[in-house]
Amino acid sequence: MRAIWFFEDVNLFNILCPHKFKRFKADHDFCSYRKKDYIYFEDDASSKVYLIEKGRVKIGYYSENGDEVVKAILSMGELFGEKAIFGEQTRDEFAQSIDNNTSICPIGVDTMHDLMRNNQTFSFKVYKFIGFRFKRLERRLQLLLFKDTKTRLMEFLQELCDDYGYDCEKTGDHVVKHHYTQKDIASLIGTSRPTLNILMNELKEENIINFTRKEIRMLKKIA
Amino acid sequence: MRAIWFFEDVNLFNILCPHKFKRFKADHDFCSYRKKDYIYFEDDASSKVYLIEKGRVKIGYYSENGDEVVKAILSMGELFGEKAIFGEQTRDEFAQSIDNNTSICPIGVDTMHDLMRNNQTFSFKVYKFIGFRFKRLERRLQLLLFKDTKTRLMEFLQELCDDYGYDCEKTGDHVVKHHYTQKDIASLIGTSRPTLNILMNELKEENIINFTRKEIRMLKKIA
DNA sequence: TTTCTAATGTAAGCCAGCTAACATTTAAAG
DNA sequence: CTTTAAATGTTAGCTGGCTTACATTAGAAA
Repeated sequence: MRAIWFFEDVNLFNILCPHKFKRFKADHDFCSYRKKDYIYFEDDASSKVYLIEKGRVKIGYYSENGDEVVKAILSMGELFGEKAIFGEQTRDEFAQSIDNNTSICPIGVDTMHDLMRNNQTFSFKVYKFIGFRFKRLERRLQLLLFKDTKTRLMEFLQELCDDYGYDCEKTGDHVVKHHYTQKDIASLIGTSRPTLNILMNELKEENIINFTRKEIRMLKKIA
Repeated sequence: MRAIWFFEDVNLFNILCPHKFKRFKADHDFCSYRKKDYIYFEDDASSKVYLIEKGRVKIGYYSENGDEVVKAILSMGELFGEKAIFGEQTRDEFAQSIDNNTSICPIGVDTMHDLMRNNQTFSFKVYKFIGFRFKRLERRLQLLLFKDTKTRLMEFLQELCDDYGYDCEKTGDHVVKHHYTQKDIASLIGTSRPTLNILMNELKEENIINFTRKEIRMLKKIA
């Protein structure tokens, strides 16, 4: 089950990009990025939102001591830079392509606001999208407040699988191919990399998951 | 400096409530609540947003082991229940009056959506408000991820003062009268109550703050 | 005013998870 | 194919902050 909610419920990409809006079509265009190209930096003006047509985009920022902190790695059909809609002046994060053939559809905030005002269906989908991001943030906060590291890791893996995973036909395992390093995951769930590594290998020992650098498997329980 | 951003920038109350909208005025009304009355519970339908005309409202939820967890205590001019705008179906929190004469202006989501569609100024203010809540949530998450408990406490106190505090004329101290217990504050910043208490008293020892149950003072440094 | 409950103050003992440091493996790039 | 940097694996030792338990105090209610 590919449970990316965008596809189920609020596929902004399909609405925005197949030129459904005549007015929008005129200046509608895709941008291409190669690996490591930045779509925007911290402190850039927040004047657009972006839809990923193809490829992957890393969203992150730099901590006080200069470490890169990954907030998310997004792929086809996903939207980012949405804080621009909400009156953000400058970016508080960067967005960087991590594939060599990333294609992105930029939409100016003004356009976005026009679309939202003139099309109720569209605005509701945007609202729903925002609600979703909001709830996810709240959930992450609550995990951090009340759950221990191992629980947080399990939740993270589950969510990753639900959002991007597929069922392996041979084994029935839930599998995700991803681009997160253990360092990324550690900072996302609020732990240190060594601790994360130990927990990952514990879960492997316990036959709950299996993993390589690129792939995580939630094992089907035969019990 | 009363830095409640609502007053500076996005005073939704003044826009919504003094009947600026004829269409809205017709079914516009206030609701009264006494101490401990609930405005809504968890699992209620999310069909309205609420503006506080007078009094204070506690927003919170119950943790798995049944403890009450306070998310915020809001007062005059502030808005809550805003997730209804974003397609939330049922509440994931409760809202409870903590004063005996709380007056609240409820606004149906449909009304809200209409207003947003038909009035650009209004919709921009709502957007900005949401952006603000979003950023605050992100900031809280980052503090939790990267800062130790004492730093988080300092940030919390600073924010509380900035939002609700005033300058004491006699001493130049920054003062807040508030309704949070130490237990509330502890769970807001992600620590245990005993730890919080010790830190508060440390800060007092260090002449950084002074406090009673109802009031916190950020002391003016004479150094 | 007195009573009583919730909030605050304090201490002892423990441990999850941190830091620091190093070894090993993978896969990207030449 | 070889080189090399980045990612992953692993250990030892330490500590911030937790839990539990109890004492004290403030302020709401009677």
